[in-house]
Amino acid sequence: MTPRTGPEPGRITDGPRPKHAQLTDVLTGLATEGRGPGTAIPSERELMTTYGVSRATVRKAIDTLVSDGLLERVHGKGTFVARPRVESRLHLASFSQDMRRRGLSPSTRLLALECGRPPVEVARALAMRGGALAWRLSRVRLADGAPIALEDGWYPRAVLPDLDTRDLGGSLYALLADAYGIVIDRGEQTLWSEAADGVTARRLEAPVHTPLLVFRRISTAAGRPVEHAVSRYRGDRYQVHMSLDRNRSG
Amino acid sequence: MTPRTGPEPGRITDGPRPKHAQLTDVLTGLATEGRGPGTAIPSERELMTTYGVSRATVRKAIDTLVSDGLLERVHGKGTFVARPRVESRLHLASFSQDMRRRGLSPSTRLLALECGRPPVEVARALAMRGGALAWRLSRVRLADGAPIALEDGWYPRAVLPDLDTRDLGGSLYALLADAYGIVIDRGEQTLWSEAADGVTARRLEAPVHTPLLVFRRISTAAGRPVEHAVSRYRGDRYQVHMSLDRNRSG
DNA sequence: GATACGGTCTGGTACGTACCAGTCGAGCAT
DNA sequence: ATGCTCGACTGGTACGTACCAGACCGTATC
Repeated sequence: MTPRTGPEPGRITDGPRPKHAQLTDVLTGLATEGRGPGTAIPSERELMTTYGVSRATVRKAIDTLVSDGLLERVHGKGTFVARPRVESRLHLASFSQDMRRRGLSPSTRLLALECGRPPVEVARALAMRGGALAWRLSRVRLADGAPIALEDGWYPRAVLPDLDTRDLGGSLYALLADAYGIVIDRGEQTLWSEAADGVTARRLEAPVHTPLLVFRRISTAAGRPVEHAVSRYRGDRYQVHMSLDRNRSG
Repeated sequence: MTPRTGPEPGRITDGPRPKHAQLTDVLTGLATEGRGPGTAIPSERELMTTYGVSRATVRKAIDTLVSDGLLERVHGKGTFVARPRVESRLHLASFSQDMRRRGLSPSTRLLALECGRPPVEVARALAMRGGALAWRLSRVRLADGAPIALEDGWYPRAVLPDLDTRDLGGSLYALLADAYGIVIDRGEQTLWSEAADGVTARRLEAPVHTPLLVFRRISTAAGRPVEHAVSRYRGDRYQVHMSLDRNRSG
């Protein structure tokens, strides 16, 4: 409909990626490039004819974005771009969800997945016996195609025997839960700031010495440590928002 | 509740309350009174015949509980009661408390206390009328004599009329509580990383371009904003540590 | 005994239809 | 001019169908 500068507004095709997921991306674009919070997106019936999908599919896509906090529905009026929520939720829950809430499209670039012997402090943090092997997973996380963070994690092979056969392009926590029944229920996180060295800077496509926000996280599931991860976020592209409450109502 | 003796598990009726919402309640009961996390609930097709609703309705109810973190789906296996979710909560501690807990001795170097007109974004954050005055407080915070952080804060003069007569060498939050009866009970905090400019570096006795951990915090007491503070911590000397616990009551 | 296969569970995706329920403006009735 | 009704939107609920994909297990095969 809109003869934008961009060639195609993104056709919804019948491929491996579900249609509702594709529509989610399209709608994220609409919501982001629109005139900001309060702007209405096309009605559900309009979207079904525009993109040639059923209303159920349209609603599923909108559901996702509503629960991510990007859109708001108003019965009888329409669906609108939501005002950004002031809410806690560090990046811990899900990188993808976090990015979408900010109106960005998340993706992942896999750098390495190897099996080896972790450094002693990692092995100790993961309560591994000396000599035991672990996966080293290295990924660049992107938003709208631009590198945001570099994540380096160690995962005991005894816990995740065939991690190398899995799809590591999405949320790792979701994979742990879905494929292994491992649900992270506790974490210890340390956060500091450092300057990017040459390798890190190159991977993040940033100048050397760019200030980074660094998280080191040790996650446990049912008392068993399963993850030792260090995430380096570009300080110029990433901010953490949090609500601090004295009482626990959140 | 519900003096149920046996099988009567809450009929789904065609009333003002949507069927999927009713099913949500029923499933919550099943999940809660079950044998705890990991327990499977009946399959979707089983639920549709049991309660006489369509699969779409069943899925809608389950969707709600999944996004609430009560249930988890596993493709090909079933739907299970989830373990409580990972949630973040960074509880706010004063600098003095924070340092003492690390076994360090906190101190303060007062740089400036002036009364003036705050920048517009600060005035807006503090819900001040245009032209109203506020205190600008600038301090270097030290641990064992070494500079750790530079704090720049704005405080409405209407709230703290005689701040300039007080002792600002210690914990400001303690002073607010003791002298003014103001207890900070809520805060919105944004955190990022940046490189130290010349002035900041000199005050922190650090090299220029030292990576900093920057917090911008707006604190409120009983709904009234009382503080807009920006704290710059030396990334090489300061780390934030947080525990991510399961906070869900379920 | 180990492996391969196929049936049958599970949830996941996608389509269609129908009708209910708020919102709002145009136009008629007062 | 005011008030009302009605129709045309909007999203909300609920039904049905069909097929795909992952997990599991018993059986047939090597």
